[in-house]
Amino acid sequence: MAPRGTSKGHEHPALSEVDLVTVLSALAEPTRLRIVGMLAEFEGERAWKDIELPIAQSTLSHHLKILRNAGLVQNRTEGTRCFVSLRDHEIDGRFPGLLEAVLSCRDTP
Amino acid sequence: MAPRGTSKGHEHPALSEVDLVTVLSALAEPTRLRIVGMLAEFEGERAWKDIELPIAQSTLSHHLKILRNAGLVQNRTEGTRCFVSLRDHEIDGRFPGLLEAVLSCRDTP
DNA sequence: TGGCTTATTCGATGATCGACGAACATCGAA
DNA sequence: TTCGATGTTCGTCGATCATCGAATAAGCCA
Repeated sequence: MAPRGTSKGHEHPALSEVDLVTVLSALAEPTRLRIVGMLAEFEGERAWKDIELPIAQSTLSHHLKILRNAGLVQNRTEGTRCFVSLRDHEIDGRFPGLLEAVLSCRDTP
Repeated sequence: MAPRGTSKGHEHPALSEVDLVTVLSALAEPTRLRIVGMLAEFEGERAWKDIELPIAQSTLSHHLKILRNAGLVQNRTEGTRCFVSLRDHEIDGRFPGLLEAVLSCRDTP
């Protein structure tokens, strides 16, 4: 039997395996939309611990997992640290114009 | 002045009052996405009873209410019949490119 | 080796969601 | 006015979700 939590093992699905509803569900939550927007503004990697939101660490980890499973973000581990970035180019290949449209609509209240 | 509610009591929010997460949530469900896609292909009104889906009437009514509240569709009552149509132009004014992007991504499995 | 930091996973909780059938409301027709 | 057709609302059920704190795993450093 495999040892339970092989912890930092991040799963990054191929974009071809991700369907539209999964992506929309991932984006249809305020905190996650905020994270994606934050990463988009950053143009590159962002350190995990620099993602400052008024939620518990475990909750943030949970949201990042959902974003990962939707193919929206990817994680890179360096020692004990973790860096998160948007898979924007790949997403655009799979769902052309979608992420850009969502992000440009994000800040029109 | 008679505010929006028609005889059946349908609420159609002003698009300015609808926020992005609400729209994304409405679209992030297979049945509703299918309805929206169906209406988009139709280019016009569609009779309620012609929306043939493998769900109960009450469930369809529920989904249409969510789509209405998200500003995505509108209802028009004529006698006992009801016609549904997409508010695509208005949506595009509020969230430029969003609906088009979602719909064009819809059929790329 | 033993701490320290960092992120994930577990377990629990309360809220929300999609589904259904039944009851209700509305309108046209008999 | 009674009947039938058409949607909506209500009440409920099981599943999923967001959230938290605690426990766990994995790597660095003294």
